[in-house]
Amino acid sequence: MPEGHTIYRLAARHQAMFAGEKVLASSPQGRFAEGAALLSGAVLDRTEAYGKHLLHHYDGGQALHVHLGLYGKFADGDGEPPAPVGQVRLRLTTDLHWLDLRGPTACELLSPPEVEALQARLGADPLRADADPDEAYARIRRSPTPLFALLLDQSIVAGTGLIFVTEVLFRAGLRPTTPGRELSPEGWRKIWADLVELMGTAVGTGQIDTVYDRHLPEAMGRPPRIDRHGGEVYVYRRAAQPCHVCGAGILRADLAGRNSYWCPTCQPARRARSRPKRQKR
DNA sequence: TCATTATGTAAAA
DNA sequence: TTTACCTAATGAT
Repeated sequence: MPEGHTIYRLAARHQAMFAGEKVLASSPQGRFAEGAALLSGAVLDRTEAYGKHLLHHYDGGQALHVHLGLYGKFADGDGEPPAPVGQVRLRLTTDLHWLDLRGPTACELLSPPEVEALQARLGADPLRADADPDEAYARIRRSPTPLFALLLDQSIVAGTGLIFVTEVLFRAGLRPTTPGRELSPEGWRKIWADLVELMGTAVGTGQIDTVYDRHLPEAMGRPPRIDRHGGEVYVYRRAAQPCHVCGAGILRADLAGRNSYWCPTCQPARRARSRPKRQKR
């Protein structure tokens, strides 16, 4: 259940395990039997993460493309692999290491043009040096769609998931429903810089931490949060709990088919306007 | 032991 | 906008 930083860590891990090695591939579950047969015996050149997509580039030009989706998972180890338990879509082995993949949304072999097409449909990835945040902002600023949905749209920003988007909107003081066209250039600069920083840190630590030092449990005298993803956050999955900054109850609502969370005080509905409310009727 | 939930996406309607 | 995907962890019973 990954956001972009998880895929970057997997890419680095798989590269360390298998790069330069001849890899044996199989599909104990059977659903990737054909692809595994084609792949088996190839030498891994390098791995790459692009957004939430993982690529293994093999000699001969073919690439293994994996997208974990909501519940895909990798497991790995040294030496002899264990007998497959459950639905193992793909198993890779060398003399030294083994790797199992379960439950992915995508596990397929791609030709070089197909890899290009994949990358062409992805937006700016905050973890990549070749990202173009200006292009992303050009899409955002002309859209009436809520920022929450725009920042989750992988064709605009790649690698962002629910936690990063939810938290970055809190840090920017913007409600998730704010239309893209209301995002100022300064607002976008703040959001992009936050994504680069927070996602970069998460690649190093393996968890998502979004809370400024001054609001950490030690600084505030509150108990630390133990959550599945392991990090300290402001609003993600904190519905009805007090805001770390102002104490107001965190709110939750369905938005674009996902759970969105925000603080009613720290993320005001909109800028205070001098224009009086229009009277109906 | 069963039901629900989950850091996601694509296809169907 | 809704449904399906199809795994594992968590929470309820």
